[in-house]
This record gives sequence, C-alpha cells and structure tokens, in this order.
Amino acid sequence: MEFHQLRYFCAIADSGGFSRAARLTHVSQPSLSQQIHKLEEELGARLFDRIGRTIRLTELGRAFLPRARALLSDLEAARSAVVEGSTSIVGPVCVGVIPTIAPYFLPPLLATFSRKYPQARVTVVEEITPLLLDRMRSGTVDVAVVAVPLQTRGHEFQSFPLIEEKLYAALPKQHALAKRRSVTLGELHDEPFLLLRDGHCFRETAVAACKRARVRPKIIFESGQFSSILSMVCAGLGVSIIPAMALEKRPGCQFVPLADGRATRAIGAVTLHGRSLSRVQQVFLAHLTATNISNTSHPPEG
Amino acid sequence: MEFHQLRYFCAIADSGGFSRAARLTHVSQPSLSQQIHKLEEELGARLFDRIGRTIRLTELGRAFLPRARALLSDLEAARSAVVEGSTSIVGPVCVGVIPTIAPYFLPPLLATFSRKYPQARVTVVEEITPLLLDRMRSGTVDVAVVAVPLQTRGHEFQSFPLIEEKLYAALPKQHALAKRRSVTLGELHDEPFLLLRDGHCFRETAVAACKRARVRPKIIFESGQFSSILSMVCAGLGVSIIPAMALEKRPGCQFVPLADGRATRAIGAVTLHGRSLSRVQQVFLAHLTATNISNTSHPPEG
DNA sequence: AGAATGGATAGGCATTGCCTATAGGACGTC
DNA sequence: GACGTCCTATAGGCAATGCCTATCCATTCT
Repeated sequence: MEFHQLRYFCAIADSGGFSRAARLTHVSQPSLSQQIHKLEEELGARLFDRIGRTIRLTELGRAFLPRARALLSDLEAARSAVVEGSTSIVGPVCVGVIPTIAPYFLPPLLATFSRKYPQARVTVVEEITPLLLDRMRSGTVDVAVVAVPLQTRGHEFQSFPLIEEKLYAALPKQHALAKRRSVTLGELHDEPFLLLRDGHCFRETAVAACKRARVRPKIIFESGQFSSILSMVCAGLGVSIIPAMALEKRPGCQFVPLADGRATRAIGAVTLHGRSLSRVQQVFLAHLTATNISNTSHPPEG
Repeated sequence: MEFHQLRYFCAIADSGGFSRAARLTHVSQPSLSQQIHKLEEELGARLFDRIGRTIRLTELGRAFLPRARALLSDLEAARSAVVEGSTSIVGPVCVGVIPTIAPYFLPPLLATFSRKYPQARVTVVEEITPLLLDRMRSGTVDVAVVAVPLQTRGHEFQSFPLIEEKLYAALPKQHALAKRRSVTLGELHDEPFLLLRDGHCFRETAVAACKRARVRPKIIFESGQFSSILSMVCAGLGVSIIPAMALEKRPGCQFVPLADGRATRAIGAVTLHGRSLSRVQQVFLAHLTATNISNTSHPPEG
C-alpha cells in the first residue's frame, strides 16, 4: 500500500470515475486502473464496483475512504510540521560559555537577540571548556562560546571566529610599570602572580604567554573569576594577566597592554561537527558572528 | 514521501543506527541510507545527526517521529479494517422479494439465518420485480428473490436458481373438476379467472400458461395478493392459478395440479452484475441457495 | 598502530510505475 | 439495429527507482 495509491483512490472516489480522476490528477487512466487493482489485490477486496460504465464505491471502499483521506492529510501535516519547524525561528537554543567570557560578552548579545526573536528560548550554561564540549557531544548544549582554537584533534568540532582580544597586565596603581604604555612579561618575572584556577583555559593562555617570555610566574593565588583577582591586584598583592573584555575601572588598579603581539585571546563560537542546528539555532549563531565581526578587538582602556 | 521511508526512519530511530535497523528490517544498510537521504532531501531538513559513527535524532527528527509512527499505525489500522470488514459476517443485508414469494418463502430462511449470524442486520424490501431491479441498480437492495429468468437483456444481472415449483389450478370445492388428479387450462377456458394485478410477474406466468393452452382467460378480478384471490375462489366466484408455495388449506377450495409440465414458476436469487457483495451478503446468498437446493419443488398438497 | 565498526558512495540489476495503443462493454442516437 | 461515444481493462515498452554488493572513509576500540 503506497501513498500514491491512496491519492488515486481518493481522487477516483471524489471525481466518480477513473477517467475523470485521470484528467484531474494528470496521470493516465490505465495507471489509475493498475494501481487501484494492486490496492484491491493487496487488501483482498474490491474498493469500487464497476457497474456498466460507471463506478461506485463498495461498502468497504466507503469505509476505507475516510481512512485514506486521513492518512493523506496527516502526511501533509507531518510534512508541513517539519517544514514549519525548519523555517520558523522558534524553540530552544542552549548556548554554553566559559566563565571568563560569560559576564562580559554574552549579556548584550542575548538582549538584542531576544528582542529580535521573542519566540526563541535561549538558555545559558556557564562551564569550563571541556565540560561544554562534553555537553555538546551529548547534545545538551547547541553552541558554545569559548577560547579557540580548541585542543581537540580531528574535526570533531567546528568553530567560527568571533573576536581576538589583546591581553593586559593588571598592575597595582602604585606599581613602577603602571604608567607605561606597554609592558613585557619579562619585566614582571619577579612579581607575584594571581591567576585563574586550573581548568580555566585562560589560565593556559596566560601561562603560554609567560612561557613565550621565558617567565615562570610565581603563582600566589588562584581564583575562579577575574573580579576576585582584580580586587587583590588593587590591594597590591600581586599582578595578573587579563583579557581586554575583562577590564573594568577600578581605583587602585591599572591595565597596561602586553607588548607581546601574540598575547591575545581568540574567541569563537563552536558547534559539534555533523550536528544539525535548528533554524533558531542557526540564526543565533549568525547573530553571534554578525554582531561581533565588526566589533573592535581593542576595547576602551580601563 | 513513501511508507517504506517512514518505516525505515522509525526502524532507525528505534534501533539507534542504520546498520542495526538494516539487520532488523532485512534491508541492506545502503538502502536505508539512501531512502533516508531522499526523505531528508524532500523535507529539506536532516532527520538524523551523524556524529562520529553514531547517529542521533535531530530536533526535527524527534518531532517527526511520532507522526511517522502514527501514519504507519493508521495505515495498518486502515488495512485491517478492510480485512476485518471483508471477512467478518456483520453488517447490513438488504434483500428484496416480490410479493408473490415474500410471505411463503422468506420467513423461515430469515429465521435460521438470523439465528446463525446474529450480527447480520437483514432488512427486507417487498416490491414488484422492476422496482427491485431499479433498487439493485442504485445499490439500495443487495440481492433479490424473484421469478426467473428475468426479461432484462444482456447480463446486467446475475441469477442463482433456487427452486422451480409447479402451478396449480385453484377451484371451488364444488367445482366439477375439483376431484381430478390434474387439469388442463383448456378445461377451464370458460371459467371466470381471478388473477394478480398487472405488474406482478406471476400474472405473466399465469397468462403465459394460458397462452400455451390457447386460452384467453376471462379475468373478472385482479388483486395484489393470493389470499384475496383464494377467498374469492372459496366463495365460488371463479378459478385461479396459484404456485405451489402459495397453497394453503382452505375450506371450500381445492388445488389441482396443472397437467402442463411447463406450467411452473422458477425462483432465483438475483444480484447486480459487477456488484461486489460484502461477506455477510455473500453468506446470505449462499444461505439462500444452500437451504433451497434440497427443497422439494412439490410442496404438500392443499 | 591495527582491527573493527558504522555510515556514505558507486555501480549494476530487477522491479515497477507510467505511458501509448488497443481491446471490450455499455450507453445513446440515427 | 448498427454506429459512435464513453468508459474501464489489458498489453507492451520505457524510464525511474529501490535494492543489492562492493568499497570507501571516518571513528572507535584493542
């Protein structure tokens, strides 16, 4: 039993004849005859009585007709539900962000996105990168905003560059280098360092910058967020490395760009490779990239 | 979009993999891959995400799955409804009978049939032959019990012989010929005749018998039923011709077989050619023929 | 690193659905 | 009553397509 057979059956029942139905459905009359025969054979019962040169639904045909109609309309409903679902910008978007980006980057984007697409239901998951990747693997996070490139080998993930931001040395105001236009990490090699806890990828970024400058930072404090670190810098307890977006005006704290041109953090949107995004998810991703490509990677000075 | 594609889709979704589904459905894995591709192409959206070597339903696939399942189960329901309807002995049977048969022939048959098939709903239409034929043409009567052969040319109708019964002369008891073992119509050519009204086919049967005997009956009364005629015969108003099944014991009335061997009435069950009968209608027809083939065509004498 | 697993692709084959042409019946008309 | 028309059924040919085997490619496990 096939859909086209049901279509033919309904057309014939509606039009009251094979030939009439053939004209309406743009199928030859013998084809209709053939397919109805197959259908009748499969069902083991006649659907039409051929009386003279007219046809009439049998009792069984009459019983079958509404079911056939229902099947066809349900099919169309299913089809259009998919089309609808793949075109309309509604439904859930779960975006993951690492803690060192979350508070600075996402809020304004979410605001404009939600205003533009009120039907979208955006949820945010703030986790460190490996957990976000796991959640993308399991499908509970659709797109993540993280530092790129990822260390994962292969092309398990697909990433879209968003911005690349410079790194700054965060110094106490009274520090000797606080007034400089730039500073090298070498110049800070004796300073006590305040860094993010292990697991935060920005810690690796900072440590990598130190390594390039052949500096082994003396780490005296670790935290999970920049604001704690900055407070301690203000208190004169040490220095730190901070990405541009985390700069915030603080009395007693001064930010000096690192002279190392490679001391940057690249941020990208990442999705699981092979994972198909719903329309709203695609639009969200586009929103991320579109609104940030033009963004300056040199934020206002702190 | 085809049923087998929906089947494959559900199988893959259920089993969680193309290969697993292929083993279960006894279809090669490439075929599944192919058909799902077609389906996805038609819908314009992926149904499965291929992540590594595992698959997972997309959001749309998840939305589509219950609809696909519903379509398949509705299809099966439709199929089995037809099969059910074509095998179970339930539903309406509308049987037509001519008035000169109805009271004598049908009641006992209906009784046994209804006892045997309580789910059958038999209705009876009592009309003269041409009206019954019209109602069969329009489908409001399924099978008719009438005198055969029909006059209609061609094979518009199909008839199944039931019984052939002898004709009797109905004479007043005091009639000179009332004690005879048989009588010819020629011997009655002067008698006043009581016959059925025009339109009743048995009138034609009787008139035809007269014509064979080269008798022009003097018709002094016409009625729509034998019982009226018999009452008048009893009253000595005339003679009549009566089929065997209409014989009934009456004081003052005597029945003498007609000597003419061809003076018989054949009764058959008739259906519209090309008209398909439901199971219960077929069984009813079989009941008619089966229970009457063994019937004597020489009923008890009156 | 190698083997095994799972999905995609390529190519060939058989099925089948559709077509045109035509047969065969039924109906209306002259 | 013969003929033309209108209908469905049948026959035969062709192209589409669904399924198969063999193979590829990537992932995953040992």
